[in-house]
Amino acid sequence: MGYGKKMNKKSLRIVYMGTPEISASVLERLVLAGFNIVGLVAQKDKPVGRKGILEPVPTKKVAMKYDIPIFQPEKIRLDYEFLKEINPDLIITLAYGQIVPQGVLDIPRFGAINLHGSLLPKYRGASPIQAALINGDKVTGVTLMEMTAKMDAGRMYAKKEVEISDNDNATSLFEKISLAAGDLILDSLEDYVDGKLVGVEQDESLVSVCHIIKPEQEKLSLMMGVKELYGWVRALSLEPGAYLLLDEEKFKIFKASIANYDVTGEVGQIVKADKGGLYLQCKDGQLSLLEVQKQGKKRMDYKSFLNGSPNLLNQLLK
RNA sequence: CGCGGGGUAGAGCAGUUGGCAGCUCAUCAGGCUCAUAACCUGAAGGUCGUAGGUUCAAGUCCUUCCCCCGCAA
Repeated sequence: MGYGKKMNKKSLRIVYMGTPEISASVLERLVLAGFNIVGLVAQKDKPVGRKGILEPVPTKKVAMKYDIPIFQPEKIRLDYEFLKEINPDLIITLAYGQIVPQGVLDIPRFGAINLHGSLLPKYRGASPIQAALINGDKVTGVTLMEMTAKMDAGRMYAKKEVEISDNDNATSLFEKISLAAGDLILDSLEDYVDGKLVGVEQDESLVSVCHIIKPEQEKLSLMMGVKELYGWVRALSLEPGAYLLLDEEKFKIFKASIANYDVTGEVGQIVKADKGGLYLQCKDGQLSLLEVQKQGKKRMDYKSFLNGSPNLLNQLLK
């Protein structure tokens, strides 16, 4: 194994497109593996934190560290002339955050490839990692695929599976997926450029699509069953966090588990609040709340929360 | 000066109109129980975020600064 027998890593001009943390670590691994990253395209910096300080997006930090030229067009759809000047041989994308127009895909002679956080054709779209958690999947993965004008619909070149454990939440699964994405691209890139990866079309009959999660979906609905609630808690944890309302204030649930399928109280009622657990009655079972946070307070385990909230039993969440 | 909540024992909280600093959990010692996330008894553990001011007296009232959290962007 090893790179460089046919392909010359140094001479292959790669433009990397990506924005968040999951993408930043993959970029860094490509750099450290010796690939010639001639440019980063990322979303614009956004104000972060309470004070609204403008902070570089994660991929940008990596690019700055290795002196890679950075491009942050407002709309790649309208503004991609700069890419022609860079004249890349290949574009690699991972969670860039904008739809990339055909005009961009046509620039590099080896085309544009994308790393997608699911086993396609399952979960095309914006939130594949969360979708796997919401649906309670045991396995998900990363797919290396051809970029086409249609979102996540191109030929698939390689996949890598990732197991989802009971302890995983969005934060941990994002890390796993990021790691797997890095492994996958490093394992596949040489073969791709050498034309050894034929790729297979996606089976359109198996396609499913997941949409971007809207802020209002962070408020859990007690219309959902306990399994579904559990999935949403995991999918939204730790950032931004799923919540219900307690005393008209946000009550975030960062970690939970399914306690049982009993119904002993009203939906939304705290039916158990002692050292043995903090149980929320759902319509078809009870959710054990393990890590919570009330608005304005810190995140804490349920025992600590109970210490300071002695009258929680029988209260109603909504 | 975007809006709001908060900093009190290791953790989470209470502290009324200023008047001896408390509760729950954890910890330690002892007891009870076939047993326990149970129960009983006792102990240790605090410059009440910082700096200044008012007062006979400040956790509490006024001012400075620091830090944490929720929202907004």
